[in-house]
Amino acid sequence: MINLKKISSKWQKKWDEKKIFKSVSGKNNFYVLEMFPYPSGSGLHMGHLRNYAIGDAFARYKRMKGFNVLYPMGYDSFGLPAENAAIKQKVDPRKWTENNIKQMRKQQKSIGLSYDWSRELMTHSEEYYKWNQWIFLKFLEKGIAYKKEAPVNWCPGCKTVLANEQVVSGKCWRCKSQVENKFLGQWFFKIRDYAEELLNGLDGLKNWPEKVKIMQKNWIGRSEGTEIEFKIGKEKVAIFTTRADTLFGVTFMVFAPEHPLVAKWVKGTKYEKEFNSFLKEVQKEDKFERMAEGGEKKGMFIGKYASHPITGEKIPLYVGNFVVYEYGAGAVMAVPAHDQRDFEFAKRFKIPIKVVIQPSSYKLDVTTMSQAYTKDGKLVNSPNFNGLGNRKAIVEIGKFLKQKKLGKAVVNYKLRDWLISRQRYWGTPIPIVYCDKCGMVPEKKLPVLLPKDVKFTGEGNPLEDSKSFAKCKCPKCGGVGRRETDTMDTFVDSSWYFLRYCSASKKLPFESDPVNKWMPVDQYIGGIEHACMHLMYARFFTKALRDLKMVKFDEPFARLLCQGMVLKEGVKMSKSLGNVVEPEVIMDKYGADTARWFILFTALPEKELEWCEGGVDGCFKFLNKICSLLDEVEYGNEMGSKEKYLIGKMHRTIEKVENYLEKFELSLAIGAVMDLVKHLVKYKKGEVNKKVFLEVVENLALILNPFVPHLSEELWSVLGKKGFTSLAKWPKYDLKKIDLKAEMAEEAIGVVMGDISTVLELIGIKKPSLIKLFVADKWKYDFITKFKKLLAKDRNPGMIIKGLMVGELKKHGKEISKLVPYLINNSSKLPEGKLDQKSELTALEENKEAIAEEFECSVEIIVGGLEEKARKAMPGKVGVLVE
RNA sequence: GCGGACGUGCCGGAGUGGUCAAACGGGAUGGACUCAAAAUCCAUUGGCUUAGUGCCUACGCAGGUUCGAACCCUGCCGUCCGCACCA
Repeated sequence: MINLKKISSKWQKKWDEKKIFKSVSGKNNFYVLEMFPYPSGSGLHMGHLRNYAIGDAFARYKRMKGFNVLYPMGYDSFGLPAENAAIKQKVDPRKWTENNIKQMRKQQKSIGLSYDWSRELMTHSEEYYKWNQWIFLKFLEKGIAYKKEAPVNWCPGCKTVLANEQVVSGKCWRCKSQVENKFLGQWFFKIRDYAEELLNGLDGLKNWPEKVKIMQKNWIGRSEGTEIEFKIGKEKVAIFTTRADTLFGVTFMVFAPEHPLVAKWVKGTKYEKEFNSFLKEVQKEDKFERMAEGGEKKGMFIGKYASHPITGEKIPLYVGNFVVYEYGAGAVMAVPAHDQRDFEFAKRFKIPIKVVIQPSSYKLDVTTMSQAYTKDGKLVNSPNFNGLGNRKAIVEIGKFLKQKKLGKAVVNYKLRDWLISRQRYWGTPIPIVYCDKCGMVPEKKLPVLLPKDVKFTGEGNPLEDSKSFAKCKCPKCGGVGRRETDTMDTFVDSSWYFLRYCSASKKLPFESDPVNKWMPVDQYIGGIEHACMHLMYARFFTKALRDLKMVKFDEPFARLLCQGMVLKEGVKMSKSLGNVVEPEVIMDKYGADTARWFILFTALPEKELEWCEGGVDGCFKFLNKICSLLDEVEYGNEMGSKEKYLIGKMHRTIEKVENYLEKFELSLAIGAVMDLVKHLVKYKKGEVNKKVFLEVVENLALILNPFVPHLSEELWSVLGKKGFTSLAKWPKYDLKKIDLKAEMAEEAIGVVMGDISTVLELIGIKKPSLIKLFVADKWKYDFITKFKKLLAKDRNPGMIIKGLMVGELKKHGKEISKLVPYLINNSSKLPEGKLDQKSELTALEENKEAIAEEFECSVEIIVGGLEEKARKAMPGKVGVLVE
């Protein structure tokens, strides 16, 4: 009896000693990667365990399949929690982080994951973040990185700015504080320049979940429209609209309060005071409330007018809380009759409403309208365009504007540039020096190290107070310089770490050659929460690095799997809810294999996993059955149908497990293994054919490796085998070794297709006592539904039921099965012309005698159906059988 | 508002046109073993039942397509998730 709990550390040690998972680039490269973890203080949680169990199973399977697998692990170790710990617990963030990593690594090792630990990386190490800085400077050179004053999301909890992607429902994605608006000088990456490519690239990602692609698509938010120039005094403002057809309905314009032109215009006017308090109010308003649809429309007139580009009419200018500064021009032309927001705004400020689109079924009346009309219709009140369908009008008006040089067709994106500066300590310093003489100078001497003379007070950025850091020499003139104190968003670190695993160069972030050999990642696994963050950034980085000629591919991750959450009683396991089950507790109680087995078996990887202690216990019991498989066996040499059946079962199981693994249906793969074990246990109860039994157990040991590697190795060694199953070849299945007759005898039902002679040959029956011919009859289809029951009835030895599903075949336009040609060849009494169900039935009836004579048995004709499914299960075979 | 996913037995969950009263697992009940329990094994686990290779009702609800639907289509209800005043 194998002791499940005791074998884990034994094999982990052996794997470690022999360094069997060290990967070297060669032929058949295959890169399996899980999203690397943040080393938090609470260590590994169930989500991690699930993530790694899935990835490891796949990596192990691919390795056994003969692939040269790269399967590394590392730590995303820069980030706020470390700094917060430093503030709260007065610990050095580096120490705190490194302790956590130590802890986490230990936990990971105890699961028996087959990582190549020699490639481990930590993003907070100098040799890693040096290259963040190096890439930053390359981006700066290329114009991908830039600094600008911008309204930003400020998280008062984290005391730093956030990227758009990190604001969830108006709150900080990490600490859930309400995000505030601020206007600050910040560093950005021009991800927007790649918007079109990021969008189009999604189509090529055939093996990504649709859901993630849709989320990214929505996030990029491409929309086609028209840019229209409005003259405002001496200025020209080109606004963006998707509804150029409503141009003649414009009765006012609304600017975002942050728009710099607005401040300029109101300066020194009677509107200045009111505007300033309005701006303050809007900025204080929390972003989510401000943006939410149906939110209160606030605004004010700013005493300026624009002139309509075509009619020259005077158009009053307003500022409004609903206009987003960063999108389009930060200003809109307002058409209250045909836009709900504009309508509400116009009602509130008593601005005229002008209908320019009329629906066909009724007539819009400004005095009675209670909401904007946003559907299709024909243009009215639009000189030269009246009567035109509005969709056509968009094109026509666009053409007209272009001709007059007043506008053009443009494409707009919701995606904003990626704000990467963070006003915090525990991140990669941005390698820039400000000098009064030279301005902004890149620091070429890398790395710019994080200083140690800092205090964590929780107030402000510690880097600003560091004497050794903030003050420095200008790299250009040698004069006094000021160092940039912003650090980089940690998502910069994770945007290229998968490249560094391929080649941890000392001269470059990575060497192109090995990277091009391993990349793209063949299988990436992680949570869906990164759909619009990490996964978008990494795609952007890859494209940017490609443009820097550092890599030769466009997409970093060929195939993506987003694993589902781990739930307890229907809700996500989380500390705040107190429903956390610690992986370590489970590992201690049952051992690593049980934990892995349970987590892989209970739900398909993409689905949510409901944690249930009873289920874990069940898995433990089941694995123990495997453990005692080799105990007290009574060996003999019998070679009957049971033995043949078992061999067949084994081949079928290997085939199934392989197919399921390829499709990532791990729970079904385990189900198939369990089925085999069940048969083995059953078989073992009688006298056992040693050769057959051991062959099956050997193969079982091999196919267990991806799921329960320790048990797999142990079983292998108990069998007296040499080497590791982890390095062994995946067994080859051979469906020819399946003895159909034995299978039918053991399972009572099998499925065979062919003409009658073929069927007889396949099942090894020379003289059947009865042949039943199945015909689906349109006029007697109630029989069809009882097909299964008929089957169950006819379990008499030597009897064949041949099925034929006429309706199905007819639908697919196929010829009417092999049975009919057989009959045609053997009958002179067949009807002329086309065969339909009815004539087939007649034909069968007429040929009943002939068949009976040929096979020397009685023949019955049954009206019933036949399963397409059966054909799928055993391609090229259909029919049915019996004991 | 827009977009997406899902709704199957006591529970977790397979199945996505015909071997379906529904894989696999958990739980429950009965039985075997035992002084007893754990473990293990066997049986039962939609209803009715003259117990039969029997009948009826079931895969959120209501329709439709089909010889045939848990599976395809339409509408509705419910749950969950993502985006959200994007002009």
